[in-house]
Amino acid sequence: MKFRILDHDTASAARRGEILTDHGSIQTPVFMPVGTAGAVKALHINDLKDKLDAKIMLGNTYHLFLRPGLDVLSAAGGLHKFNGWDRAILTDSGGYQVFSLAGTRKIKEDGVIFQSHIDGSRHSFTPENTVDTQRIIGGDIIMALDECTPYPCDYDYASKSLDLTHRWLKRAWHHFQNTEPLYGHSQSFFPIVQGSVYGDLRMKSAEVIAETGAEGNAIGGLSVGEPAEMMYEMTEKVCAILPADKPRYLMGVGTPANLLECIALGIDMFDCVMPTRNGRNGMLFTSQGILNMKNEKWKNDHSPLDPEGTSFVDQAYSRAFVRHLFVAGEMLGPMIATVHNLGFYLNLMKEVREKITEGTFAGWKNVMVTKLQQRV
RNA sequence: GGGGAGAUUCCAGAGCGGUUAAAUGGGGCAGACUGUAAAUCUGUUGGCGUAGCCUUCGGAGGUUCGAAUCCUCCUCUCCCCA
Repeated sequence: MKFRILDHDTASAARRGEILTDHGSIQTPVFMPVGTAGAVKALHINDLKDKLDAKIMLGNTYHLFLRPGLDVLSAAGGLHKFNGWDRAILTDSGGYQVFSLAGTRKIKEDGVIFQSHIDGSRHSFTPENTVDTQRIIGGDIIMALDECTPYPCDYDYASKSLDLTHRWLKRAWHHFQNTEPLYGHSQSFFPIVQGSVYGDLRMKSAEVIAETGAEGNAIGGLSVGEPAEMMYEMTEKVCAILPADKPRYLMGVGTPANLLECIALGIDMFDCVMPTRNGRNGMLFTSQGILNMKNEKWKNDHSPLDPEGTSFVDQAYSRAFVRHLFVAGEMLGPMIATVHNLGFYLNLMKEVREKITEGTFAGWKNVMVTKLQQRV
């Protein structure tokens, strides 16, 4: 993987860059659609590629490990061959599941013992075996196993958890450097900053992560329920320490406004289930703001889904029709919403890149943040 | 023509003397969702001046301190036999 910065914004820490992987180049800032189980829900892989022109998608180690399992992925020759996506893939380590499946897991020094949400079977994730698993899945970028702490989280717990995440990182990094990719393309390893909402812990973590010398760095444990201002504050502190010549990836963020604010702080990469999940549940992010497609007010609104939208569904379908699909429980509704929302996010990132190159990003961002948060 | 069953809040359908503005499901309306246990979950759904009051369980009477619940008649549905 190679990263180079092409332009800097004049009035913020935003930058435009390019990541080169063996599965193509990625313009940053980038939003990466989440395809947990190897597929973006309600979306064809071909639409993700040809219609939306996404350059990278996510997969999840925990989910793919449980289903279809490593034997199948290995026999397929990795996830790229298995799902037919020939562009870049980033896999999460399962660290988020340490957080989201809190009821069915146990954290130990060695790693995490999980109970499968599918059949209750017990499995153990360690810093080492999650690297191995991600070698088998074959993502272009793979993540360190971390503990994503909840919010709120007391200082003592956050501090101890952070130390564990750092010890895990040391082991994972060592293992990563002593193992090889399996399918002929290179893989990059990203460590993850933790530290909850405590500035000193975040800064300490950022230093540890920066020292690792990985090709890119991630920030985790944010957007788990804390106020947005707190998230921005932590992001800003961390970005000041993480190396400027490497991509910074803010995990699990966020709303369109979140993205713009964090880009201004120096973030290059994002992923989030929001455009896909909320889309399936009827929430559309549009150039006019946020709208709930299920609301009665769209019943007879026969205007385009998003008059300023750039994806193919935006002019092709009316709000009235899409509302009808949601109300009737037709699966085409979630499918259209998914295309629209991802199209909106991806196009927003394209605009961001143009504004950074023009040097007008910061001012434009402030106008957009207000606009995009409005309820339509 | 004979015999039987039943009419409940938008719908279906409980309730069978007070704890019932009335279970439950559906539908409607609204909300939530941030490294996906999610095509999911939650709230709400007679009216109003909402710690209270008013109107409501086919219609009209009646019994009772009190009726969606018991009695009488009426109207209308459905099923079986001829």
